[in-house]
Amino acid sequence: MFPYPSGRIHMGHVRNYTMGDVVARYKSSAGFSVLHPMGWDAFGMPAENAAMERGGHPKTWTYGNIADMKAQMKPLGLSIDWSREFATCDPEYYGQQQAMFLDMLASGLVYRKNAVVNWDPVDMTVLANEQVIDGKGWRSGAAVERRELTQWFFRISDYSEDLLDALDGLKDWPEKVRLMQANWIGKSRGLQFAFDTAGAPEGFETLEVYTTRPDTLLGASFAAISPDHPLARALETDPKIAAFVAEARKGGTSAEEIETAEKIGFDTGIRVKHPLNPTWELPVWIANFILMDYGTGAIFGCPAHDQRDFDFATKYGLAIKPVFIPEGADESPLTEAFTPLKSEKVRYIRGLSGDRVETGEQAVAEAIALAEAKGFGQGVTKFRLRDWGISRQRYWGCPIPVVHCPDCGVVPERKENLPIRLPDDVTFDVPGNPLDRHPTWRNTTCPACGKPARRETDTMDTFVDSSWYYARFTSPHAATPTDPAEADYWMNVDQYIGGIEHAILHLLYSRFFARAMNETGHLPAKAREPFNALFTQGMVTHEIYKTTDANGRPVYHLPEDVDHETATVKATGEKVEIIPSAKMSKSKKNVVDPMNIIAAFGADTARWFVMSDSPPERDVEWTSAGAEATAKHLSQVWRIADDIAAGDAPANEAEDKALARAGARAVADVTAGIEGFAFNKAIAALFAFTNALQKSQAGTAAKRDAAKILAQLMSPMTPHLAEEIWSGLGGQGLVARAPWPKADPALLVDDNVVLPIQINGKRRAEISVPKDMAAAEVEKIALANEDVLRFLAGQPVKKLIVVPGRIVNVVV
RNA sequence: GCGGAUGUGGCGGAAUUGGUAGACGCGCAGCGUUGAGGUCGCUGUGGGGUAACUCCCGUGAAGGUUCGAGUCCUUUCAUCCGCACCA
Repeated sequence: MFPYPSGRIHMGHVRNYTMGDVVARYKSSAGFSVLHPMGWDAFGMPAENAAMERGGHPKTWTYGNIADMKAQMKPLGLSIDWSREFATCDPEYYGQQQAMFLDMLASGLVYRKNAVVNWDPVDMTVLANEQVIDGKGWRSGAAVERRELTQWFFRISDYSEDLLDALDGLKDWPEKVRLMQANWIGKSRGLQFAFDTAGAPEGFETLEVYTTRPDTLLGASFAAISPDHPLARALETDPKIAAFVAEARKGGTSAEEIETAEKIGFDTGIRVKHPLNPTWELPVWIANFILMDYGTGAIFGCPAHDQRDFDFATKYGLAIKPVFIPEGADESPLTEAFTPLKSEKVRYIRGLSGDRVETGEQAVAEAIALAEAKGFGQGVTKFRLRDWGISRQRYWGCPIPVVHCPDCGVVPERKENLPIRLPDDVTFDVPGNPLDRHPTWRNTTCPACGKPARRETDTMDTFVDSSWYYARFTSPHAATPTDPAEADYWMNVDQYIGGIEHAILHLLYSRFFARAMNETGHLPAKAREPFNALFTQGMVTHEIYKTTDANGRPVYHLPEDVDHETATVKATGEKVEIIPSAKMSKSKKNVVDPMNIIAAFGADTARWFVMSDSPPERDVEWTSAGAEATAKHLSQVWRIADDIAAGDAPANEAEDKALARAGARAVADVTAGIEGFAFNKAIAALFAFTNALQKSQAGTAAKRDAAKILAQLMSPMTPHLAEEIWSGLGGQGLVARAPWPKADPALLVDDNVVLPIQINGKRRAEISVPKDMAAAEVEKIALANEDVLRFLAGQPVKKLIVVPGRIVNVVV
């Protein structure tokens, strides 16, 4: 586990860590060596924000938070190996990260290029996407601009094909995560070709465009380039174009913002010649919705079959000519773009191969073949995945270990100088990167020529920190990034548990990093794909209690401040509006502090509750009623065990056997539940077993055995209670060390099964038959059944379906 | 805008993956225990109908495939999450 040290644990943590702990304890009982560590993803903006808002140093804030959170985790009873604990802001850790950066630089996995950032012109600082709200800086309120900076990049896009293909091998990853990653990598087959231009500045005689829909080439009505396209730059000498480009660069860099912003364009006056008909000229526009990072930063617009192009063409009065129409329809004016799936058959009326009905896929392949035959373009495979920009203009991160020398240029630091430590004497009273304005830190000497030089003042994206921590856990204090023998012994991660929010970025970056670490000698080849099994857990949610103040603004109330019987605020008696459950968040005050739950009910109640009811991949709703019910159940278990410990009932053969069967069933169901990450089902099985035990008339000896099995089966979820019960019943040693129970298969099978009998698909009767009775025999009994005869009322049976051990269906 | 998911009683959810819909828990109701309340124990609890009966309806909505659909297919509605500088 590798949380961000915010300072307080919340129910989401409790649920996440309990899941990990249940698996760790179960696997350990089942005889495995388990590495179950905890560390801290400790760099990042919140520490700097805290320093800006409340003073103090990010380091003090972060290590203080780590100590607080650790203290809150301890009472949860997690079986964590704290000897492996580390934080990414420990120089020992980030120094090794710098060493890897240098190895990756030497292997050509790192390079520099320009990239666009959110720039706040008032605070003179780079903003994260989350700091851009409605296109404005969150502190200054100034309109944000897109601006270019030289930044460091990892060549993750070189691995696009590998990262995509290897997804197929990740059998124990959720299908949806693999699909999301595949879409993110975004492999596409398309046509790249060059338009000949007319009226363009020197050096722009052609304009390269990339399209995944070359079949719509005859529906082209314009060409468009990104405001960041070199041609747009070249045209900025025209003040009107410069003004437009400045306008188009307004707003943030996030895909959502770019794609939902109002589409604006500017006709450059330049024309391009259609590759299939040089006399047909298309205007070249600069448009704000074209991304420089994808394809060539230039497109041809086919408004009939792309909604963005359609909106753009409608706004600027450009032609909208359909290339294909639905099969069996006639051409008619479009009110929106017609964009069927490429696998769907449509009728091409302006296709490159004449009038015919075919799928988009076929037409695209033909178009590429045609372009290649005519020599104006070639088929190209492109990926949506961009290289990973890691430069951050911030203090609280891992310094990038390079030096800028006036003579030698960009020079890597020497490994013996690592770690390049962050200076402690920094202030946050002025915007911008404290490293950049530090009086001395950036002054150094060039590792190559020894002359004065200056340090890189950018730090690394915190995603870098979290891309290899799992490897570091195998040897947390090694003098190299990893210890090969330890990495080889422990890797891969058998079970990774995280939130679905990590489905794409973190997990993709980690997969890339493991490959890069393998290539630089820090991980064995088997760990190139580092996580064997992935589980994405849901959130913990809670109802929201809202009132409205005199100005009509919402006021939120903590659950403990609300009287739930009357739905009023305890202090004022005001009626609250109850808003359905949502993710627990401080701003909505729908939070339950795990510390309060532990104080009121104990850690086992918190652990049991977050594992019960909801399947772990789904959200779980925290309710006070549920927490109380859990506490009641656990004390009932305690009472039952206590009674049994004091009992002396004689053996009762039938009852003893029935209880043993219930125990075997519970062992099988709980084991299957934990193995299958269905903790809610494991808990349901434990409820059922507890009820059976409570009602059982078995002798004390049999009950004692059953209660010990109950303690063992509960121990991964409620370790404290389980130990108490175990020792009260005379169990040897710790229940945590006892080997996991096995179910006797003979006790799991019932001799008789109840078969429902359907008549025309509706259940009308049931019969009890021996488990392996032959189908012909079952048929006879079924057809002789009174209820069946009554319903058949003499009608002839048309068909009889017998599914052995399941169901009988009589069709009349 | 693009991508991913979810939808079953009053509530959280289960359904061996196409074979008895509602396991288990909460809540609610009745009874018992108690001076009373709580705890605890027992019983009941999808909706409708009926004196009663496996009588009818029912898994967001509409259609379809099948002996049989919560599960598969098509269309549709609603809600939630991610979108590359939050972690």
